[in-house]
Amino acid sequence: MEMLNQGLMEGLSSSQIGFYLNSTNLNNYSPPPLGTNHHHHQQQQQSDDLKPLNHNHSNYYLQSSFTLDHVTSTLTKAASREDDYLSVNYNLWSAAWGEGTKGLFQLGGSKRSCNGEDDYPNYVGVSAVKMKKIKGRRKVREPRFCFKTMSDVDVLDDGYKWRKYGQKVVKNTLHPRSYYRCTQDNCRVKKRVERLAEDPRMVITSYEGRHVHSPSNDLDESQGGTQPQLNNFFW
DNA sequence: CGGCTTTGACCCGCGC
DNA sequence: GCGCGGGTCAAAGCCG
Repeated sequence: MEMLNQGLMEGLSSSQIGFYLNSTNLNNYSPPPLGTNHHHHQQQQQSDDLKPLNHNHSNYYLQSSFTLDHVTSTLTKAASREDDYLSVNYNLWSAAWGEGTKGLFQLGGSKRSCNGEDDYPNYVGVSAVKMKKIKGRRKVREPRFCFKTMSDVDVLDDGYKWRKYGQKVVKNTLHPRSYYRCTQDNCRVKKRVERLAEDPRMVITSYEGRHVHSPSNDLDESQGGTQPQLNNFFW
């Protein structure tokens, strides 16, 4: 559980991370309590983690301390719900503030506002879950989300093993985009890594799909006949 | 030799 | 229909 935070959130403490969500078109989304399906996790808060910040603007924020897998599992559910019920595109942005940082970050669309002193110190943002409905047909799309991290390394350690299967230059960008697939057979999760054009210090990591297994840490604890932990890390 | 990356080709959806 | 942009394939290369 710790390695993720090491890889993704340098400068942030692993458990004390606050999020501020601003969803652009996420009008009717009422996220499930984060503690719902987390049997293994002890003492989750029930519904205080994610609640509307502003009903009119459909902003959501996550408060109190939680780890990234809380956020990502929530985003996964959100993505599924959007695909199943609403079928609208939406952007879901969030950002984290590190310790010692006063202001909240707020991301909406392309413009960014921040009432903190300086821009993203120890920035970690979760952003843009876009589910597209395919032409009338109710096609089940794999849940997707991505997040930004300020990082020197492109490929962040998320506990899973990936094999690169492609690289593309994206238009109007200096940096290429890399395509990865989960190496576990029967697992079709894909991952894209690229650098933000406007700010190459930021790495954008996108995930698509749901792992059917636990992270392939050597000697993980998932033995004992339990089902794969879907709320682990990202999926 | 096995697993992974590299890299041009191929493919496909979309806008004009 | 055509071309462009982006996603994937797969052969070849790299490395332990």
